[in-house]
Amino acid sequence: MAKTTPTNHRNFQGKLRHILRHAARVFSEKGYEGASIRDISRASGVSLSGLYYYFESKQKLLYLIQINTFTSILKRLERRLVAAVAPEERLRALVSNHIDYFLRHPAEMKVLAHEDEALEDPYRREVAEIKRRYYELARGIFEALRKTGHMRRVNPRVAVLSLFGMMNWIYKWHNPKVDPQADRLAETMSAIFLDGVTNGLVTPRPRPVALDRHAVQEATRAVG
Amino acid sequence: MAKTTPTNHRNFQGKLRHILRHAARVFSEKGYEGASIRDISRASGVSLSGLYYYFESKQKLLYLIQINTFTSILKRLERRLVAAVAPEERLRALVSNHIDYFLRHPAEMKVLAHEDEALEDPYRREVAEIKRRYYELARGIFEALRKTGHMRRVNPRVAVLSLFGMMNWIYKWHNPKVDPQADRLAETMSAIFLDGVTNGLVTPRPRPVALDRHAVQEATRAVG
DNA sequence: CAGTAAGTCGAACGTTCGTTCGAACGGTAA
DNA sequence: TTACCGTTCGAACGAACGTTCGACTTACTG
Repeated sequence: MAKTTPTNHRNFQGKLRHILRHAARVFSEKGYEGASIRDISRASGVSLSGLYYYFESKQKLLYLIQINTFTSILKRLERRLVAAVAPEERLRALVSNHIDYFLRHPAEMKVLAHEDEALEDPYRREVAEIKRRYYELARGIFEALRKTGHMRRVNPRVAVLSLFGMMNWIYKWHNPKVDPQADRLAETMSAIFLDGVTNGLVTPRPRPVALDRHAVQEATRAVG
Repeated sequence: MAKTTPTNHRNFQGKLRHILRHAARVFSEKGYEGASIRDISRASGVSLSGLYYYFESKQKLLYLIQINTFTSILKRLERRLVAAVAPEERLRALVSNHIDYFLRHPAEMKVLAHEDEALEDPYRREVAEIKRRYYELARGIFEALRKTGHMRRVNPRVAVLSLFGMMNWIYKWHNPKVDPQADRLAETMSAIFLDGVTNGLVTPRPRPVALDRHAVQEATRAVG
């Protein structure tokens, strides 16, 4: 099947991937609206009009980057999850997979995290649908974890989206030169999410009356 | 001094605030690059050229929104913190203040969180400087909390930035109709950050042996 | 009253944008 | 050779962009 990374310019798919890689970098640096097709032409070495042989519009280009990235990360996760049974193990696998992918494909993941609203409605729904599946998967793992009986009462939607917040915010601050690599990062965030920083040593926990009253209502919204 | 909110169109500052409010909404909906001055003209009811009497460029407009919002949230926090002494109490105050402000000024906070890179370098540094102060404040509280001795060993930079990730991601998913309001949200996120979702009830730190090669190496290590 | 300053805006400026189009290329098959 | 097909690109299109400018109105001062 596919080789490691070196894109093969000889066939259509190979050159398209080459363009997608450079386009993702440009979008991640200047933002979708801030980047021009001319920027992408310059970065990829393909002429302005030549690009349109490989995609039909700027929107479609963004769509291709997002859908490819999202499909890829979700596929990897599902592969990883077949080996994990215990809910906590599965959650750690999700975090590890997400962060590992994030640091390995920073441009693509930044575009995915940052430019979700730039996509318009024929394409937007399709990406949102994968996002929903990803969220539901995480949510399922969380619910399973809860059923082990060792969990405080927490609004599950808020909890899962907070976890995604921790992970997806990484692109705003992570500096490979000073910050931990994927393994440690995943370890730390899993630890914070599962046990917190104080590890229940101190707080007699203030008793909110009904923390998850709103948990009943759902409505599947985006992950982000 | 200043009234509650109703902007006074009669003086310069009042009308500028009026414009800033509408501009923040437009930026939050279409993105900085995606929004045109004409959009802001339409939204605010001020003519295209009339806007330039109140700010000198689109960049400056973004700068004004960001600096005002950031200064405001930081000032509120400092006011709140004088009453809080214990590190945990101070951290809860920070989370509560941040989220409360977020939900009360969603457009401005989205612009602050989402459009930080759109600002260019005369202005950018100035906003970055306030951001740094805000981060240092949070970091200081975290270090104080650590000194109480009831904390697991966690990379403090990663921990604090994870907390900000949880909070700043809110604008991507929060729906006032189905999600908790500020109090509950702050309560939940503080709880997750401090004690985690499992509250240390279960884990003697289960070590899945062969999840994959990377995870195993980190084995029982808590995290640095 | 005339004179000044603050505020407002229509019309236009030069530039850049996404996209199109037709001509040209290289390789293969007859 | 001619014919074809996948690929490439220079040049141009109209539209939209941020910004400017000068004329105009309004409100206050003397």
